[in-house]
Amino acid sequence: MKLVECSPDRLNLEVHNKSILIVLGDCMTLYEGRGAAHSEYGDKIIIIKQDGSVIVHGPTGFKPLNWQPDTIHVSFHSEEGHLVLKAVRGKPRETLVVKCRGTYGCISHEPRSSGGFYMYFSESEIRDILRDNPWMIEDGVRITEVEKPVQPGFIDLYGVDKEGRIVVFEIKRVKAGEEAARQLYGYVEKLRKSIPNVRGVLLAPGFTESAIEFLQKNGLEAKPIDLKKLYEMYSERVKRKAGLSSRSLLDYMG
Amino acid sequence: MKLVECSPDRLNLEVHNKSILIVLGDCMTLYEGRGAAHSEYGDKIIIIKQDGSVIVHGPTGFKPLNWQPDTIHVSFHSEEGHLVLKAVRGKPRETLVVKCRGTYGCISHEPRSSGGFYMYFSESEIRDILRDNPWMIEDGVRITEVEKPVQPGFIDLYGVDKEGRIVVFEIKRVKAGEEAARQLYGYVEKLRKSIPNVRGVLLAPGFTESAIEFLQKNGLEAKPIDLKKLYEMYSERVKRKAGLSSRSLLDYMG
DNA sequence: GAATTCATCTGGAGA
DNA sequence: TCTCCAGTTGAATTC
Repeated sequence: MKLVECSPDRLNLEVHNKSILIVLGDCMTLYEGRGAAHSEYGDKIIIIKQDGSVIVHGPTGFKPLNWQPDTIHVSFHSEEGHLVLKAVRGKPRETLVVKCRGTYGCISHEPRSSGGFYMYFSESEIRDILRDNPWMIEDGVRITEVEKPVQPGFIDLYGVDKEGRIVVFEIKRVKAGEEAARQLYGYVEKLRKSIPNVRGVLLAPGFTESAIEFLQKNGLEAKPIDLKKLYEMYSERVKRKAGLSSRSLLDYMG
Repeated sequence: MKLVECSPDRLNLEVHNKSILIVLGDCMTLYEGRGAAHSEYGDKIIIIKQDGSVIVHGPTGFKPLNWQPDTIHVSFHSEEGHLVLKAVRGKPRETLVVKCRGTYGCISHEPRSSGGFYMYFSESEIRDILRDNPWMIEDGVRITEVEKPVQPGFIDLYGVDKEGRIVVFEIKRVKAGEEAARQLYGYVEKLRKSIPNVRGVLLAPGFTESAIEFLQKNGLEAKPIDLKKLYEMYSERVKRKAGLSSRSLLDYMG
């Protein structure tokens, strides 16, 4: 990591060399593309990564003020002695301009290693656990298809209950609202054209009142899933994959 | 902006002083909370802002690898001589730990000005244009309510057409899929309990095939909106508010 | 605090 | 490429 001169030429060189660049300055931003936005002069952190991603942060908040993910062009130039960054995206056509009234400093870093990233406890993992342990959903149900395509979308789990009725399961890893219920209804509706008597079951750790109402009104079911129990079942798998202790996850769940 | 020693004590001091802190290092991350994730050792950019927001970026990509928006606790300590950052969120309870095998440098900056941020061309702007110019939607329609609350949600525009029928308008600023159509249907369905003969119209710059099908099947309508025309109408207001030329926006739309 | 919806949503998978 | 959907979605707004 090194401090570099905050001049357009030097910064363009660093960008060209695929270094990570961080600029701290008193800047304003202009964005035009799918939307349009601008920010007034104020302290900003500008990050330009190897792949041309540009991110502009203000002094507070988790979200960037402006960004540009897939740039086809990133360059600095000078306007009236002030540093200006222009970042252009190709598709969709979008332009981000950052004008710096002053700069506090510029840092460049040649990245060495990236390292993998792994996410757990996604909806697809919950789906796989339930697929392998259908008794956790209800007694006697048999899962016959996973991610069954319908038009449009995918049915998370598809199976037959102990009385031989077809069941469609829609899984949510967070509390389910009416939108999730509508999604399930869409799938069930499509199947009912060809298969009468289809059951639709929404599986989630919780449900909003309006979700419950919608489900009842449309002859669908809500079944709460116990995330803690799911992970008790699968703590070994979680540990193996993540090298994480599953204990703290369980603490959170409880 | 100043380079600071990458020691836990020094970094804790900077965090305590509400400085913006940037750490570049060879780090791994662990996150546990609503989900769980980990990343292997590799180059990371850690940003800690005034308000305690923590953001961890890898060498590529627009999205952070890990983050923590509303921390109740952020602190550095040392483990076997290595710098470790722990950031805890209160509700929901989530923990992020970043371990640095090595550090490339630490930067601290006392922010001076934040600068206001304005955003336009959001869905609400489109809604306001159409409210003020209902002729752009259809001949003779009169808008009587904006953001009319229903249970659950809000009807973007609510009015009466030239034949006296109640119309519900749902606006999307991007191409509308079946989900948007279902959303509209939900509103219409609720109104039909008390008002028969309600029209439902989806306004968007485009529609997916399945959205069109759903609308037709349920007696609803799709009306394309011309973003370019909307901008023409609105350019004066935009100019006044933002001090931007609206020309380039129009170029993009065309 | 809970619920709902928008977002320059992003990113990924599948056809 | 389009379409659909998950996301540690976040953030604003409303009740």
